[in-house]
Amino acid sequence: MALFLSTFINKVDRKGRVSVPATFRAAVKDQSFKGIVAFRSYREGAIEACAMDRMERMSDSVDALDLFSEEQDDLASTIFADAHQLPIDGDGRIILPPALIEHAGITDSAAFVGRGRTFQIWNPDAIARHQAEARTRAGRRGATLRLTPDTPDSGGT
Amino acid sequence: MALFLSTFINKVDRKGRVSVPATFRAAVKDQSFKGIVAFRSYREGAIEACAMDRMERMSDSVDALDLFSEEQDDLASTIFADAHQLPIDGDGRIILPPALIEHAGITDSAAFVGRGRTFQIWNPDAIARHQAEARTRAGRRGATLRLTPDTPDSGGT
DNA sequence: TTGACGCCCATGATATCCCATGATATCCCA
DNA sequence: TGGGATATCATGGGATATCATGGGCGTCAA
Repeated sequence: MALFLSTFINKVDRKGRVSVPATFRAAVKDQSFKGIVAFRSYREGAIEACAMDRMERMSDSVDALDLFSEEQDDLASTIFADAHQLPIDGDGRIILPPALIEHAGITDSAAFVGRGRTFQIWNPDAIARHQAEARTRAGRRGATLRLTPDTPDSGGT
Repeated sequence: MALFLSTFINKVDRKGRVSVPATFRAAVKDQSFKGIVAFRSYREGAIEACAMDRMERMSDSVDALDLFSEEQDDLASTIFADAHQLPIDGDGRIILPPALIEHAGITDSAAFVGRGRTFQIWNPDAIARHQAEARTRAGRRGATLRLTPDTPDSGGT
């Protein structure tokens, strides 16, 4: 699957619709579910989003835990119960549910922020502040990244 | 099979009927049994529910335990003996059996809570409390979930 | 007879589909 | 390489379908 890259700011119309950036749409167009899955970020006032295949992988990972255990229960409640399937309409738009709108403090426009295999949706003002802070932190800490081996299937579908 | 995602609160009418959320119905519509299977959660005041294929998988998993062991016996009686097959009517509704209604403390509305390959049905007030606690626990624990390798068949059934 | 249950239809709200428009970006050809 | 033609994209509005929900009526069994 293609990566979600770059940041796009799109308008939210009075019916609550927002255009998903064309490159993001292209990244999900050959999935079983032609849309995105969105849920509230645990750590920030943002909406986390990804394609359905990633949710299926998460489901399989949760299934690998003991059924009915507290850990399995907490993860399932926190992740899947809060996730929203947002179908993309014929014009490439989604409707953000009220719960997500409120969590992210979105009003008349939304920022789509690529994060590789996932992306986030922010209030445009909030993301500007957040990105500046993240850049500062990364720089001060001297953040580094070691690439994992380039196995044939590491890209995933 | 599609995943059960998000949380929906639907009314229970005076005949005891509840609409199953449309996306949940879509997730079971191409099963041999066009309905859901429900049983009492033994850890919580909730109703566990899933599609028939999942019950078959659970049956296989229980079979893998030692025959005639106490554990196998307990699981078999707790899950399978207590399971109800609930057919979905022409308008997408089910009728919750009294035993399940009572166990979950459901009165005039029911919360359908997605959990990936399964879902739960709760009293709306109870699930709100439970989710808040689960979120806190998951956050404190670090809400970590390591994705299992993306094998070709990981999408599973 | 009296509930319980299955099936059918009515309704309001909401979301989906379809079409139109202007702006930007892309392509093609000289 | 430049400039005009074309496609793509984000955005707006109106018509239509879907969904959740309520009620009616017939059937079957206790």
